[in-house]
Amino acid sequence: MTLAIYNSLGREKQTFTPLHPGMVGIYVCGPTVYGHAHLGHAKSYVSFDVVVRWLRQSGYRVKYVQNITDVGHLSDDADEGEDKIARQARLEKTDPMEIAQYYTRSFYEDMDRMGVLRPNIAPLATGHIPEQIALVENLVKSGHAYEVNGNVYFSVESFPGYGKLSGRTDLEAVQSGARVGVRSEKHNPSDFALWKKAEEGHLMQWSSPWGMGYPGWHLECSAMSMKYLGETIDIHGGGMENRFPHHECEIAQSEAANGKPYVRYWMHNNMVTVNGTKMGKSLKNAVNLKEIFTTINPLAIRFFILQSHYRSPLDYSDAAIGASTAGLQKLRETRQRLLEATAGTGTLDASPFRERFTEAMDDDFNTPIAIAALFDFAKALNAALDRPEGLNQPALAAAVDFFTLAGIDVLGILEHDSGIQGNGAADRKRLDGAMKVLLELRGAARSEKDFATSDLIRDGLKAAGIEIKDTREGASWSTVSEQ
RNA sequence: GGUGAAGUGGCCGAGUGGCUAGGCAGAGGUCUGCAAAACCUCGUACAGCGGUUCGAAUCCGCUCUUCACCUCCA
Repeated sequence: MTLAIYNSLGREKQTFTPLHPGMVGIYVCGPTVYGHAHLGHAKSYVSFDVVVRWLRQSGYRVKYVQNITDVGHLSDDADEGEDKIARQARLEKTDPMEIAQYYTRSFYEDMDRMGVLRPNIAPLATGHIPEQIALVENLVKSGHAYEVNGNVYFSVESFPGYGKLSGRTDLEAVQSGARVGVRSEKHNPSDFALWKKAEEGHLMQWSSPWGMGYPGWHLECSAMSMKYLGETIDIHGGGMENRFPHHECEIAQSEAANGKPYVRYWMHNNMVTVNGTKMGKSLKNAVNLKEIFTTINPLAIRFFILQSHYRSPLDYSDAAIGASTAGLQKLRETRQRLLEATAGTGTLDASPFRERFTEAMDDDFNTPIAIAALFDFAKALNAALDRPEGLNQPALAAAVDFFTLAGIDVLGILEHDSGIQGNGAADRKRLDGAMKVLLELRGAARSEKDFATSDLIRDGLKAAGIEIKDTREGASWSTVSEQ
């Protein structure tokens, strides 16, 4: 069983072999923190969360670096306009640092709710200005960059590999179709800024060999990945829209500076669309996660995302989310039933399902197929539990193992505690006791065919958010999960 | 104009040269006092037109349509 990853550089599935045996260094472009996270962020970070989880599950020691961009993006075009974070600060009548920190916390809050594990290192762009300046100095010294009026540009001509990731090797063509006007001080229209001179009143600026200024957008990822993961990293991930220019420029900077391959495997996740068009912060159709979470369980969003492949576009609609929520509920209930089952004599072999799950994950993280394997297993499991002989102890244990591996550890769509959330064990114990009494009363009423009373109990509990099911082994109860 | 991706049954969404994707919704059935849940059965879909092939939804060509990137964006 070998892991295959689709490498955007070369556009083919390749067998994964890390640079250092047993260890994987992965860098994923993090968010620019000037607004709340939306569904697009969710797709990207849930996808790479599963990538990291699967690598760990496969036995690798994974070092996962995901930056926070808290400086440097401009709002209008390539070289003009206001820094987005500074603009947001102006709108909210505060300063950039507060904006960046507020939305950083908001970002992690949303990711936490979707079960996205925190990266090992989450470096800030503003915390790595010296490293970025050093990289620029290196590039100037080696002739790959030049300074004009306090701005430093990367000379694309000096790096023959420019365009290998995006396929944009014809610089004339790139230029002629570009929507941005050309800045005359560049030697070549395709050259990109490494360091920018701070205009009058620019809020975030630092001193550098070229005067007061701030780093260009592409610089931070190169500088920080180099610092924490070395000159060559195993996997670099990010959204597809960043292939060009961002990732292309990262390659140019890093490889020109180090003379070594920058990234071994490039992974790009596809976009989320709403009614067929891309959702984005700059467009006004972004679906804010905090808003979604008021009506949809965060893990249902996670499940919805993982039901499609990370390289496929995902179209958001209420109907699709609803279908996913129902599907996830089914898996939850099956697992709950499994946990409550008592040992019988029947058997069920989980290994074929487990193998199918593993094969799917090893095939470029094919979560839709992995989920299908889990559903098929749930069906077989339910059928087995429906039989009078039930399942014996080893079969039950193997089933619990598989649910834990697939549903909790790797996909992260199920939780260890699928019962009452947020309450202490003592509360849970009290509720268990009370429910036991109620179920006994109802059972007594039913045996006397006093269905009015038994239905009164059932309906009343349902209104209170607790559902009773009469199974072969007697009545069971569960809380209705919040939708 | 250039660079890529894609069009699958009511909806979402995998996949592949011949062998069941899966989920949701729907129909019938089993079980049940009823219900819920669960289980069983039921859909013969791959944009259109040509071509290659014993055989294509899967390969090739053309056409149509959609999406993304070439400003910032996960």
